[in-house]
Amino acid sequence: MQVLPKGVRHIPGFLDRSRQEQLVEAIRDVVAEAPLYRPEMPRTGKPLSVRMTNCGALGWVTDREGGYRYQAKHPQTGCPWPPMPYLLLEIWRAVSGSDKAPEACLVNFYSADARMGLHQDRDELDLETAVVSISLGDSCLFRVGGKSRDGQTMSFKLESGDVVVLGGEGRLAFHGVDRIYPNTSTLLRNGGRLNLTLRRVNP
DNA sequence: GAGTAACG
DNA sequence: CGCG
Repeated sequence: MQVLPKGVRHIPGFLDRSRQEQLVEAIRDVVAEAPLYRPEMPRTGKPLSVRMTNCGALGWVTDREGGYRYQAKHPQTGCPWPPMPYLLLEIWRAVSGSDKAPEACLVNFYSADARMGLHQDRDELDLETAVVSISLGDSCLFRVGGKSRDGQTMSFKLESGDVVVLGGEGRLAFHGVDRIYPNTSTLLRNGGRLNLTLRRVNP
């Protein structure tokens, strides 16, 4: 019987179908204004398999020259990120345990062959407030471990409407996406998986 | 560095 | 070959 690492909370089915549809509609608007693009690894410039955009005051970006960082504008359009949809603020309020509003929502789109290697969310100045992650569309195999890269990890499936909270001891847990299960959801017409990650950046 | 590959 |  395997147990989630301390501070990692998985809430299956947190969003019902109609909430999920509302969220997809809101993200459609975000993407229309701030198009998905493919970020690059620092130094090597190797593109990630995941496509990204953001909403909220700040967005997480990475490229060859600048590395991982938060900035207020879309790297390609130069425009400020679109505002965060109200539904995301509601979800944050319900599960984050924080009184402050989230400053950033990273939108990750996974096609069937996209992956995300094991990593920590540690580019925020605020490393105490929880990180909230929302899954929409196709299921994935999610992996999570502890604060050290070489520690023990475990994996479990995330489905559309699930929420994961990395808080307290889990805030700096290594995590990643091993695989996408194609055609496991009808939420997104063209398939794939959307992950929305809400974060506080400044203390 | 959120990358890959390889190994058991 | 897939999984960890």
